[in-house]
Amino acid sequence: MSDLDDVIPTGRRAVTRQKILEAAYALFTAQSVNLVGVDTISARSGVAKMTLYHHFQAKENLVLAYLDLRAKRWTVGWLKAGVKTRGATPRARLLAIFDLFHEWFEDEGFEGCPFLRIICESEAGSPVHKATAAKLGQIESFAGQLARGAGLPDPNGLAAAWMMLMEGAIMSARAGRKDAALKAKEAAAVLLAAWDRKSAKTAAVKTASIKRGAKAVRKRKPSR
Amino acid sequence: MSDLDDVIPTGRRAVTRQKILEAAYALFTAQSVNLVGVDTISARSGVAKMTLYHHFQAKENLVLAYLDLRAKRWTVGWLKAGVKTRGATPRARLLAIFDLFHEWFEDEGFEGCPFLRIICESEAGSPVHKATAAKLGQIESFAGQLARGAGLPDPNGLAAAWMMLMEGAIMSARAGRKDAALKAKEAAAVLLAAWDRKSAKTAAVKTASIKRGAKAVRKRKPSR
DNA sequence: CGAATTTTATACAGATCGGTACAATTATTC
DNA sequence: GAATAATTGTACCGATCTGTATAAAATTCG
Repeated sequence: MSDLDDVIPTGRRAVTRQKILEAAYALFTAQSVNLVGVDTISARSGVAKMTLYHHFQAKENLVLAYLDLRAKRWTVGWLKAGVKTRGATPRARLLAIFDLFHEWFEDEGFEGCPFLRIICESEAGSPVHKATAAKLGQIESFAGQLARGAGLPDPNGLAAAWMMLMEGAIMSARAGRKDAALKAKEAAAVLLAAWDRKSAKTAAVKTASIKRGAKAVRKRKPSR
Repeated sequence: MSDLDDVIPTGRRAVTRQKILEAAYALFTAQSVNLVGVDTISARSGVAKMTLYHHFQAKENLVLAYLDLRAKRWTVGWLKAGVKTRGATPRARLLAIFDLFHEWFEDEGFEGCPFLRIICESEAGSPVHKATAAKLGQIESFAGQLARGAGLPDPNGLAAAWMMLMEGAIMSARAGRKDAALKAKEAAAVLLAAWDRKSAKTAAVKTASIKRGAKAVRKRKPSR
């Protein structure tokens, strides 16, 4: 037994920790992080509350561990893997994201995206907020890889747009639109077909014109 | 004095009610509805808590009143009005939405969109959730009017896509992307230019193919 | 077996939440 | 000025929250 025996967690301590994390995963995925109490996690996991605080010193650490697990299971194990089996080319895989979303939204247990929920309800500069933003960035990077693999111009720009369509589809679905993924895929298909006729230079010019226009017309600060 | 004298609120009661609502507006706009307590609203408004409960029997009613006021001020007084002054044609106005968003996101007090926050954190079938979804639908209808005014095909489809880009831009900005509105406008411009070459029939065909594809490849239910 | 580690139950601290009881005070209105 | 309506302060209820103190019980392992 070397000093690295904890890399493969088979001990009692690791099992207990996993039970806590599994309960937190189910609860945090279904409900708001702020609405799930530590006592609920303790009860659901069958692990005493004291033990829970022995493993995670504060609830925040449990949330951070949840974010890692969610990214591993959802982003990698579900989104990336699912897209790979549904599309042969990077282009097809970009569009297949919305097929996966459609099934996700139709799931009876769909309660929106935990990442977006946490982005909404956590304080702007907090560790949880930063960690969640990083998980979202990981998803956008994935879209960027596909765009680059498809040989598209300005792949980062397309990834940003794709990300917004994904986020918007999730929010619309959460707001009750059952066809959000279908509508998003339609728009995504149109956007993708047109993106080829877009050069990186065009993007820069457009950005500049936006900035000039915004500054020129500004009159007064409205109510936000 | 007729029995309709309360349509123009000048009485003491109406003034008090407005003070409460103004405090709630500022607080609910800046922070989460669940994190703002009734005591805080009472303190900020300078109105006793008992009086607050005389006007609004429960906090939920105050939230519902806030949603109406927010829609009146933000959707109508800021978004619709701002877009009108910045664009002469419906097409220009559609794109001008993202210019407004850019200024919004740059505002120091930007804390995301209250509508989206409430959609995230309220229960799916609750009155607050439904009312908020209706306010979002109002915004989408506005985009649909512009699309129809621009003579675009499938204006409702474009409105849905536009709404998702708007929602996604807000979420991305909240997650830290300062250029979210610029990236959204780039994508929106590309999408808009390509939307002309899209017929309503194409949309129906694409939707059907999505449904077939999703059902055919389905293997197992993943972790949501 | 015996010792170290881990988990357990209970009870509680301190804070915040939405909502209410009560009695007194203030302002309006005829 | 008197009757009515509206607002006030304070204290409280019961429930919830994160986190802890304590000491016993269960498990692992040399």
